[in-house]
Amino acid sequence: MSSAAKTLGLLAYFSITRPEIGLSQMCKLAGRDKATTYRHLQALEDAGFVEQNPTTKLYRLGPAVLQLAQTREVTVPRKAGAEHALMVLAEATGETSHVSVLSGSTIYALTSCESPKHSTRAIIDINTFPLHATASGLCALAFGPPDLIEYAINNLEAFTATTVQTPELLKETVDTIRQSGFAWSGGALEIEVQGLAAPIFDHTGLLAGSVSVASVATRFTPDLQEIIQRNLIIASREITRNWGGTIPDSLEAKWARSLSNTNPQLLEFSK
Amino acid sequence: MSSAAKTLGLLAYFSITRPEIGLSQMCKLAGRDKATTYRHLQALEDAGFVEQNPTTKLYRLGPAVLQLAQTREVTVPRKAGAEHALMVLAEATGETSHVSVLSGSTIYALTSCESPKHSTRAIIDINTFPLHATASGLCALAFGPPDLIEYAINNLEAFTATTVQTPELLKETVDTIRQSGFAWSGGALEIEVQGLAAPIFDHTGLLAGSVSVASVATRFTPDLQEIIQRNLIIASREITRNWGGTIPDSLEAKWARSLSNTNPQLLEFSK
DNA sequence: TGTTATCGGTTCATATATTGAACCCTTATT
DNA sequence: AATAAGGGTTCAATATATGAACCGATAACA
Repeated sequence: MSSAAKTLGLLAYFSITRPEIGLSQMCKLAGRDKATTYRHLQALEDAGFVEQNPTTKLYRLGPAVLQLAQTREVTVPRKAGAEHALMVLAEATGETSHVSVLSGSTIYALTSCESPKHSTRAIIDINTFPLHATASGLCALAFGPPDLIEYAINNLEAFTATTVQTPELLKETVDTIRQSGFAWSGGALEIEVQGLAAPIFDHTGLLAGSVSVASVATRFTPDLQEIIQRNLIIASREITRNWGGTIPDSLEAKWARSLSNTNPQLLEFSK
Repeated sequence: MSSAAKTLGLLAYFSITRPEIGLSQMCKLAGRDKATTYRHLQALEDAGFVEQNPTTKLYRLGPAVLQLAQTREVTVPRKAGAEHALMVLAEATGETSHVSVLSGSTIYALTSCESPKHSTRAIIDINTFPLHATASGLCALAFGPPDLIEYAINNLEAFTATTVQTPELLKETVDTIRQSGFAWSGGALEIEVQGLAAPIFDHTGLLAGSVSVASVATRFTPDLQEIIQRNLIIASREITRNWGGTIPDSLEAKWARSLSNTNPQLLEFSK
């Protein structure tokens, strides 16, 4: 592992629930020596990625990240192009909704929206979504680059008793998703949490990310599932358009087929 | 120089005007070997800080920076606390206004606001402000940590013919600023651009950043200067309050003295 | 008030990770 | 068909990262 990678890795320990970290705590978190960790933090500080709270000596994220984020969002305005659709999706389903982006072999959480409808909500407080254990991840496997599945097979971490554990079952699952046009994942990351996702495409015509809805097992009825699927289609279309892409006709056909047995004209109407 | 520092340094080459950079161009920009640069970019890509445009192979900033920025802004909500005051400042002066933050020995541009009043505007498209050649930088030297001036003296880069070049002149300039409560810099970074700045403080009681107005030489009359100064005071007070700090009484006194010869009651009124 | 533990920061010999010239492969240009 | 330019890779040479031990300050404690 390169020293640069280790240095960059330190940044991932900062979060909203843990916004400031001292040298000793960072050593424990990163599992590395104090001198090493100190030098890494120095490098980050020199570059403006962290700064020290002058009174407590604790480290926190620095101002440089704001500029990078600004540049990124101006260059690739993904977040802004997803927010409206995500709000509508959360509103229509009454469930927490997420948009994630695929970068390399990793699914990054981009933004999320909670619905106030229920007091029990599926809160996913992670930065990256495992490919094999989330609806968003499975969606990327089904509609994303073909080599992604190899990567996933080599990282089949077991989060719960129902997490997919064999390459065969993973491939089977992905095949089912390809046919239905929706990814489903139930209790594979956290027991009780049910996820449904649809792919998002950009101007390259390739998968750029996923939009998903996370619900809780106790209220995940067939009725709710259908509502979620219909609204995922709407959200996926809108975000895909905002990101400069188009939904492949073959996928639209799969969606139509998936929902045709219930109420086909609703689907057409929403197009 | 550590390899981590070199790696992090690559990120600074991305900007709104140069959002995507190929391997070769990055080598030229960074002045380093292709193999080295490639590995650095790989490390950044693994961490999600850059991603490759799949069609052109060009590198651009990745999604990880968005999450860091979100965490930073939740932790230290500087940007949100500056935006309103900045808009008012741009509106009142008819000039482009900036807020910058001091982190370590560097002044980072946080956010800016352009006024539509004039078609010629001072556009400052840089991420970090030189300490000795901008009003914001001089402001930090005058009201920030004492050791900053040593750092500035060792980095007296000459941008124009009028950039301060000697330690003596720099110290003299800083002294003047300390007495007036306002920093002024004319044509030191870019000829034609005139800047005026006031300090911002946070909850630690130390200087946290500067608020500044950039105008163009041709319309920088004494009248405009007074308008800018009055509105800088208002902006500095508001942002300082939002950042959890207070303006030192001694500074308020200096501001009052600086403007007393013209129209003292206006100052009191705006307090 | 003296003792101990914790924390941020520093040093230096050791050894490991970084470096860059040269190389390959593909694509675009002439 | 030859050439140039860009992305990506290899391997010996060596510059750079590492961590045990140490320092000084502060806070907890008896």
